[in-house]
Amino acid sequence: MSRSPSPDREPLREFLSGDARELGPLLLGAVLSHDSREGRVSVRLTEVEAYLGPEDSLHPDPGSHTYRGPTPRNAPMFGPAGHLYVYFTYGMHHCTNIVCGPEGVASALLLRAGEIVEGAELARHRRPTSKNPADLASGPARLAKALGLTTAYSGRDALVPPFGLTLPDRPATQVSSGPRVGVSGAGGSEDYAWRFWLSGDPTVSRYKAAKPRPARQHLR
DNA sequence: CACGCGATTTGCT
DNA sequence: GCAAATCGCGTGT
Repeated sequence: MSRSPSPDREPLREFLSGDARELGPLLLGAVLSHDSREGRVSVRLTEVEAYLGPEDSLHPDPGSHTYRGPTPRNAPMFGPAGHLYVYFTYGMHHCTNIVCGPEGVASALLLRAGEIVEGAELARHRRPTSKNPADLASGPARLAKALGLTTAYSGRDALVPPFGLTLPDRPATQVSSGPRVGVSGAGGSEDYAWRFWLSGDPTVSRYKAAKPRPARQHLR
């Protein structure tokens, strides 16, 4: 019997078991793939946003879905790193997270934008309203749509087929950071500059990208 | 059990 | 520049 070679994913999973705020910049440039019956779409991540759980009392995160503890919906965020947390919002949109932190700790990165590097045709089919290729995944709900992700995939392991995650050869050097988008209250303030994006990348979501500032300016 | 709102996108003004 | 579309979840009665 031929045994299909399966890559050792545990080093990557352990890497992802770190703090989402530190992993955010390091995941920029990583490629997430999803194979479906329709074909394969791969996205190179250009914008992510960190969310924490109730464990971190130093940084209460009322903007996080896990702020009030585990629920059936947010359960994957408390699970092992490298899994997906997909949620439904505004009655019509899906958004995708990659779970970070050790099991039991609700840390995750919301995938806010990316560049389609494989399966652009299928991505266009899933997002017919997008005319510009750079807009295929320039927003969290757009990215989820382009990858064909719904809540049905929440909790699935992003490191195992039909998914796949590959880190960039080298960490990105030109990274910007800023306040999170759509989060009200303290969690959205300047003190929580947990949104990271590749500086000047055309696929970064338009919403607040107009006023980019170097990550440096946020370090006191 | 009823109510209010959101980690958004799109299209029209 | 702004409002509509639409429903699961958390909160409060």
